[in-house]
Amino acid sequence: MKSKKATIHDIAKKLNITASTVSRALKNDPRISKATKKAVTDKANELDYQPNHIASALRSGKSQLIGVVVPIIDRTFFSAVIRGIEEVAYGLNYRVVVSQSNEIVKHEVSTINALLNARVDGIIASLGKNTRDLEHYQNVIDKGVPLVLFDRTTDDLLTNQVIIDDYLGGYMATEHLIKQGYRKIVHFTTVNAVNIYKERCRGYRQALSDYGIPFDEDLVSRGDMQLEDGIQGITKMLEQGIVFDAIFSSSDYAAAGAMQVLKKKGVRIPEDVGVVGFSNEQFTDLTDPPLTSIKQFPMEMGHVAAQLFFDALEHPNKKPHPKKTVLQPELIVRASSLRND
Amino acid sequence: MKSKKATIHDIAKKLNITASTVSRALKNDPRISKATKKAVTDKANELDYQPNHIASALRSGKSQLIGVVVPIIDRTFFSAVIRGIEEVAYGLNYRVVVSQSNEIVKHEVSTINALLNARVDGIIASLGKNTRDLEHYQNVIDKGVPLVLFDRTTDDLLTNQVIIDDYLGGYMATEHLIKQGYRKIVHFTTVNAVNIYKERCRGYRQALSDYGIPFDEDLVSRGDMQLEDGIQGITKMLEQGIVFDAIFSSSDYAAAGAMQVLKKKGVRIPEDVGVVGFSNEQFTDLTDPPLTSIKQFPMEMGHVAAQLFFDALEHPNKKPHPKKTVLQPELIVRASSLRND
DNA sequence: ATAAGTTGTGCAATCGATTGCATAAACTTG
DNA sequence: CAAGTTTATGCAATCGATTGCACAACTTAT
Repeated sequence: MKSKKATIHDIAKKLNITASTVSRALKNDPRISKATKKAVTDKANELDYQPNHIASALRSGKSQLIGVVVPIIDRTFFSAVIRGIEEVAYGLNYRVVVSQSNEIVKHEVSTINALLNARVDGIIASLGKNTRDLEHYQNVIDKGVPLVLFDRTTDDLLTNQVIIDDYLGGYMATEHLIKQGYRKIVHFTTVNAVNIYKERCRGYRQALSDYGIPFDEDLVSRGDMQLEDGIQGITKMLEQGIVFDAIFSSSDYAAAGAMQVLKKKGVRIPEDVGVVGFSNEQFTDLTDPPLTSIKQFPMEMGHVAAQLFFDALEHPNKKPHPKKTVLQPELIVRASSLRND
Repeated sequence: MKSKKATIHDIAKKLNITASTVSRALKNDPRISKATKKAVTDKANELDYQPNHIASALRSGKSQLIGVVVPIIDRTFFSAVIRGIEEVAYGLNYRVVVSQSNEIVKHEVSTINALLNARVDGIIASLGKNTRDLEHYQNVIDKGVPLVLFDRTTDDLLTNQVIIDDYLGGYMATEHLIKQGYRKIVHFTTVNAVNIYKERCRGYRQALSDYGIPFDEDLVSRGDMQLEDGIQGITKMLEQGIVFDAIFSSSDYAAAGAMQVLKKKGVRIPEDVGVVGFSNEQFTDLTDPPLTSIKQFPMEMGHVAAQLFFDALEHPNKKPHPKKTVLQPELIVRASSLRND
């Protein structure tokens, strides 16, 4: 069973024609006669011919690979985006190579370089939390390799982007709480200045302002957005005696952490405190009470990112205004913020 | 800024030597003099030479790619395994191509073929739920491409495997419930005959037997192990008036679903009913009460899988007894099963 | 019937790195 | 010092597909 793989030369030999003709026949080149094409494809099937992508990659300079770089793979959000990218890519006979930076800048740099090295045809990436220096991405652009950024992006690179309207998400979350009658709304956000969190915060402030509620810096807690940060953030507020009646957390994890603390203290959710998270993680259905959150449509984001990538691939040297696609988030109301007043 | 990439020929030309010498110098071939090696590496740095993997893949027949096939990427378990594989692979200068079958047999088949087609050096895979026919995997083996199966495996293929001791996991979970004083233990398992669920069930039955508790088929609920299946499974039992005081679910999701129903009915957890899940998903900390579960060490599983892969790579034609590595799971006790009696 | 165009294939170079074999130069050794 | 070794490098083919150019065989137009 270990027959060598058939090549176009094998096909050519059997048919007494040359490899070039076979190659053209398989690519449906108009210069080849119908009869020859049929003979070639028949013989190809007979020999179970599988084109060697590596050879054609070498010759054509195209690897049919897209490199995808994400901070971390085991978040519903990122893996769903990847799935979205894959769906589009596979349909166009491209493969996807996924790498994680694990939020470590050094990894991000080396992984980007490794991908360039592997001659991927382009890169789709989301920035790490701590990424300040963008040289490695600039390098990608300079080499003429198509680059698409999604979600955690930056405007400091002239390249295509897909983002969620995080501002709107923050606004919707906050407005929802206000309409439910909450007034003193805590906000969990990050210490670092990642675009998405800044935008969510901006939405929060705008909603407050629109409803005539003064912004209070004391109500803002800054952390790393993990479960633990939510626990500590809310604990500190309680200790400091800060009065609040709701939480809008830019992360579902931190929101869940805060809920745990509050419940342990006997604070009722949503009666005493309403809670809204962000991202609509899988577990938002499973907390008690279920957590209201902002849904982001990550699959669609993947689709769009891949689409932008293929667009860029088709117009290599043409670098007009990079496109920025903004997707709309959606508020998913669950019990954690539903006060029956 | 768009200078062509340097090749070994460029280096050779500049140094008045041939490409073969450059190639050997870079690979640290002992036949090349130290002086030449230094000159070559210096010049390589100067020109920012990056080896073209595609060219060497073509020549050597090695793509430096590992294909990984998983049923679904956005499960903590699978993404952690992938991360484990990546860690090992990257250290050895291999890249990982991840594909999802989405539990669809047709996708699994086509993705396997696509990977073979892309000339990956080997495949690491976990079977889809509904995969019965193993021809596509047999095909991989027949072509002499190293294959490692993990978690959802089969003994019908002569190839390396890494699995968790699911039997032990099932046993530990059940024994724990028994020791907490629960006697009538419901078990959630699958309809299909995937190895891991069968083993967990076997552990469940053995533990019952060891503690002198008769096995009762009425207490077994078979479904697809999603949240919804847990909801329906337990609802049906309640309707049928089946008496139980604990649940061991082979899936955290189904366990969470059951908890939701029980709480809504006013059943107290863990006082009235104890619950144990399986997989230690991220959300197990977040349910109310937190869910006791079986931890699987997926990163380590990834490490081992990659290790087995590289072993197989080094001994190509040598096919002795395929190795089967079994990892130990761990019981993580949380409030859902802690009855203070 | 001859010039001009069309059609279908073949030839050979190319992508970049690798490698078996050959060979020149330098070095040993009896 | 001749013969054998070792050392360092070059030559040229190879991996498999692609592609610009050439060209033979026909067809059409004048």
